[in-house]
Amino acid sequence: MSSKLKSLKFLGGFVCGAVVSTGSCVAGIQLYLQRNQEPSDRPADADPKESPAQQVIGHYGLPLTGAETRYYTNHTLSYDQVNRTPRWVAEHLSNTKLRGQADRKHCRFKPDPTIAEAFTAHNNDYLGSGWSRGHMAPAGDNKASTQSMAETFYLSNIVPQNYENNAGFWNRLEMYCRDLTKKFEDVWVVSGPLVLPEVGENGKKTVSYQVIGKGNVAVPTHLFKVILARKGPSSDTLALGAFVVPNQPIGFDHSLMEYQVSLSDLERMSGLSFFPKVDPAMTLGNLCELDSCHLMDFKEFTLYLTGRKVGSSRSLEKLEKFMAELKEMGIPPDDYLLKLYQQKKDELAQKERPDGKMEK
DNA sequence: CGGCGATACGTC
DNA sequence: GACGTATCGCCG
Repeated sequence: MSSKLKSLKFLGGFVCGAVVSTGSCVAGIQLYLQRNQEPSDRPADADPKESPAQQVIGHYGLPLTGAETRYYTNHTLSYDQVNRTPRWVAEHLSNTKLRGQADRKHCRFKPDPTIAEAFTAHNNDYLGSGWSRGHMAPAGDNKASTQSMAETFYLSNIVPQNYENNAGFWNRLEMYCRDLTKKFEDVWVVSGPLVLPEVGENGKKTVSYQVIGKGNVAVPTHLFKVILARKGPSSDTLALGAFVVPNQPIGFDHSLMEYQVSLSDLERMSGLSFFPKVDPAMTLGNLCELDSCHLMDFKEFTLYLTGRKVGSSRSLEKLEKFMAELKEMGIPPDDYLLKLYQQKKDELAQKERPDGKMEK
């Protein structure tokens, strides 16, 4: 209640101040006009930005959207100051850039220090909201640099995302993008949130979306990802795929192709023009025809997750537990996992042996 | 890989 | 006591 009073009081003060200053403001504009009217030989078709009238309109500056392109070490984005999320995030992937030791365990989500306090999201907006903090430029694309990985944890790169979607389907989509660097030398990816209209029972189309936290961070109804892949610098063909994915759990019974859309359709939905500098003479092929667009299936994904868990096991007990869980699911370990398991087993055995007993 | 929360610690 | 940070264990 007190905060409401406070804001009303502030509003009243602001309006009052504007009224009393009007007189001097008009005088200022007239002086400005006089100064700029002298060289009146300006051509009629001059750049509107240069015309005296336009200069007056913008005398005290025009509204800023904060939508300008922001450059980080390994990603680039445009921020949405209303939704407190990115509008789009662009990145470039290559085989070499994906190798490295940077570890997300040393990173923390935090407000982007370059975004004004009034417009930034905070961790408290997300915590307890029922939505996870979903990367647009993934941390996993930045193994090569602790700096660039840390920057992906700025909330300017984050949108409220369904937990299962984030850890599941979207995660596998991100893995597919990384996998593309094995077949394509360069891969460009643009990702972002969407709020799409829905048709209600009355037949009317309505845009409706939740906002979370004190900052009213907008929860997107969908996420998009555009992938552009090139075999090499001299290729005359580019592979392009555009996808729109609902911000909800998506299981293994759905394929990536189900969510493919034409680039022009996505451009209409998002209000964005993607890759505007692509030479029109280039051949644009369908990524899902030139490549598989195959995401990991349940077995492949479970094997992968087990590999991650085995690799980070801190005790023989946990190590065995992870392998037992895999067996319980009826998934036999592949050669890679078996090798990793043996390696980890030896390492932990040596560690736990000297005392004959392990820490509790 | 993608996340979460509990706990402990230092700071003002 | 609030807050930012680091570490750990947990889950999909």
